[in-house]
Amino acid sequence: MRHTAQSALRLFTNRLRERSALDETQVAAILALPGRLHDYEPRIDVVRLGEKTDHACLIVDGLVGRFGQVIDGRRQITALHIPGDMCDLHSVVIPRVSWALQTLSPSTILRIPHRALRALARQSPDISEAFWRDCSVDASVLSQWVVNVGRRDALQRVAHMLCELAVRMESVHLGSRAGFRLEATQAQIADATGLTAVHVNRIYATLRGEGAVEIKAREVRVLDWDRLVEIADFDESYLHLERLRGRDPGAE
Amino acid sequence: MRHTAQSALRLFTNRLRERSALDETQVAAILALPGRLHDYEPRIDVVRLGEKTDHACLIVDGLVGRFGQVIDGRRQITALHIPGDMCDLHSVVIPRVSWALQTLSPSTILRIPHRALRALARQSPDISEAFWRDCSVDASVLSQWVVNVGRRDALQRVAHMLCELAVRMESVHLGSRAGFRLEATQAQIADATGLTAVHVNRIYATLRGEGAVEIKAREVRVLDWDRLVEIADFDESYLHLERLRGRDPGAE
DNA sequence: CGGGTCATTGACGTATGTCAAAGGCCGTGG
DNA sequence: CCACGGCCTTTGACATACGTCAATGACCCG
Repeated sequence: MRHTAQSALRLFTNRLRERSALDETQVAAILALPGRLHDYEPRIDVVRLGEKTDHACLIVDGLVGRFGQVIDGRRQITALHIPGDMCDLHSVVIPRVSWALQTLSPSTILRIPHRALRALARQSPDISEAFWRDCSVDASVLSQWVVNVGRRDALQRVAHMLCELAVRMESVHLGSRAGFRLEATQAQIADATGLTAVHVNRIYATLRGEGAVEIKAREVRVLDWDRLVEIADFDESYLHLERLRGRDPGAE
Repeated sequence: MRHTAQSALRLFTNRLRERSALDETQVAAILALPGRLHDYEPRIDVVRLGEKTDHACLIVDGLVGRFGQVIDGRRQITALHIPGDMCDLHSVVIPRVSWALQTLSPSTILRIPHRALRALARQSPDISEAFWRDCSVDASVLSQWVVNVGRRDALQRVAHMLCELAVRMESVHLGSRAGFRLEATQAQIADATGLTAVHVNRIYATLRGEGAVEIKAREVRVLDWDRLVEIADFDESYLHLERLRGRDPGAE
């Protein structure tokens, strides 16, 4: 799909409105944000480690990872970002970053100047709160990742990652919990789960053996969602995706 | 030290002003927040898992952990909070929490109604931004924990945790990187690092053997900070504690 | 003095890592 | 259209860091 800056921003307003009540004017203000679209090959650093940025990255298409650094060259992915995610919205308030952003698959990204985002936040308390909430959801996911990597065994970890991605992909209508495209190699899943590529491969085999999922090429097919959830000990509430019903979530 | 609500809030404004420029009026507005002080024994749930809260918790004294849940009873601490931390400030925008808050040592906490915090944020863009930034720093620490637990071995993990706590305790003038009180048992450090109590014990022994630290009773004495940092592969930039010098950090 | 929590230590088990080789898949260029 | 090279996946044999279990000792408080 060919994107314009505006259609890209629409993905972002959709994401925000999953959790925050925004009216027409506010949505329009966000859609009017300036930004430039960029296409990237896989394995390109979009933001380099330790850089000071002056723009935020809205993922429009593809899969992007946030990488932490360890001295000996091993890498840890601390977040996976799918279309609709403004993956470094927090850099608006902390411009010097302590991570790197790298494309995992061919991706297109809309770069939006901090200045514009910040101005918008300062001018509307509702938008400001929506941004704050979006960053807090990101943190909630990070907490869950700490639990995942810290206290679950390899099988649970990988299953949990698949569950999370399924639900998130479903929420942006790129597949469903019955199946979705997974543009990540086994080595990349390993970097996200704190495992090795070899072990991820064996876990995939186990999951197939359980009859829970089929993973072929870049496609995940979930054969038994309940089983997968059970294996993963997955509880999606941390994603905070319950649909708003016109109520004000801050006051919920 | 006996605290009043106001002296407790002073800890929080100090913390905010480490990273955000706030003027006198704004500080005064925060100091005027309502709130009630509570004392807790160790191992008390201050906020229960899955609860919907209507207040945020400012740690005034003691040590508090944020716990993630795993089905089989094993626990993972996803964040450690020291005095000055408003450990669930993000609950203002996400009131239904997906974690539990438990005291690790005798603690005193100021409970502040969401309503008041939210009103303040909506009325001042600077304060709103300071809150947003504070939550983003929290997320930055979480990222680092994912890296720690995902890609560092036990020795590095524990050393990293000690480095982080040393720097944070120093930043609130409760000790320094030469030594500080550590009100956590080995089992609790294990829950924070994704290890077992037995193994933490052995790692403590190794660190002592390296001549890097002495850990006695509830007291950590750092004998060789550079060595500890080297072992841990520690880079404190993720804590975002560089002092402001009157400049606006958003525009840095 | 006695009971509880915490720290320490040893013997042993195991999940996961490491190393290495082979096979599948796919795009590129001859 | 085939051959080649590159990346990814798969598999096996083996190594090891960390977990588990269990016992003992230290410390603290009632």
